[in-house]
Amino acid sequence: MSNDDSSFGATVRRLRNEKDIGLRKFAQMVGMSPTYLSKVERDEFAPPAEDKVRAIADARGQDADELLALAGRVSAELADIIKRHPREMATFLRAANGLSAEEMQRLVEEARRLKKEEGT
Amino acid sequence: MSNDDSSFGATVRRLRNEKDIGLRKFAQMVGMSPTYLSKVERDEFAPPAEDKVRAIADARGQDADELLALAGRVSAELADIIKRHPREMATFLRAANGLSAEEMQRLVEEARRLKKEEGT
DNA sequence: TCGTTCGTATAGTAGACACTAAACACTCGA
DNA sequence: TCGAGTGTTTAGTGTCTACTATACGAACGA
Repeated sequence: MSNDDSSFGATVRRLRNEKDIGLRKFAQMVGMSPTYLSKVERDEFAPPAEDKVRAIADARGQDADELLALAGRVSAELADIIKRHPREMATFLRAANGLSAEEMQRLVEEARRLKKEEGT
Repeated sequence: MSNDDSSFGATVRRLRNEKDIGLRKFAQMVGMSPTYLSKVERDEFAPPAEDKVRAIADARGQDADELLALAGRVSAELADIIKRHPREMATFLRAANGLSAEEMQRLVEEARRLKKEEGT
């Protein structure tokens, strides 16, 4: 679960190779040294900081939250949302843990509905 | 918002003084040096690591998630939940951001209801 | 006034985090 | 065969995190 092809490094390498971008070029695109990127891609170094992970996701049109999760991180933006309502969000996350994507989708819609009602 | 009486440090000091516990004793209770605790309480040092924050919350019967939030942290447990379903949770958190405690409570109940149905 | 307890100031540290530069070995087209 | 490109190895570095030990000055009780 760390050196196979679903690891962060392997994923980045696959993403990069899909478009035949060289290591040096991609490193420049995302703002890091080729050396570092090489090590990161082989999981020899831990995943980089949030901004680099985002840059990688952006460069390849991937979902940033997902790539961040693979990097073992939670975006600062989401952390901030939780910090604003820690008890409520903590309770919710524990309650929602394990629900399927469809069920989560229902809750998202419910949340949006509640929010819209506020503007009434 | 950092040196007033709602800061992490000031909160810990208040919590400690409420029961007239000395700095040295409390430091020992939560497993840190008195020196460090003193600085933390005056916000001269940043809040400690998650386990210490939890120890403080436990020692004074406070909500750990809330104290962690005040410490600018999100518990590793919650981060893990998000990492398991990053897209869904990220979407939800953004959608739910700004809802009131009551509205969040409704979503928690909905989540619990959905989960119960699964066992059917 | 001595001993104890209080909080504080000073000065440091081990270890992790997030990287970088330079040099290297290999391959491949011209 | 050479030079231009590929990825990799070696050997670091500066900054931050999360603390600690020792020593200090003030107050208080016996």
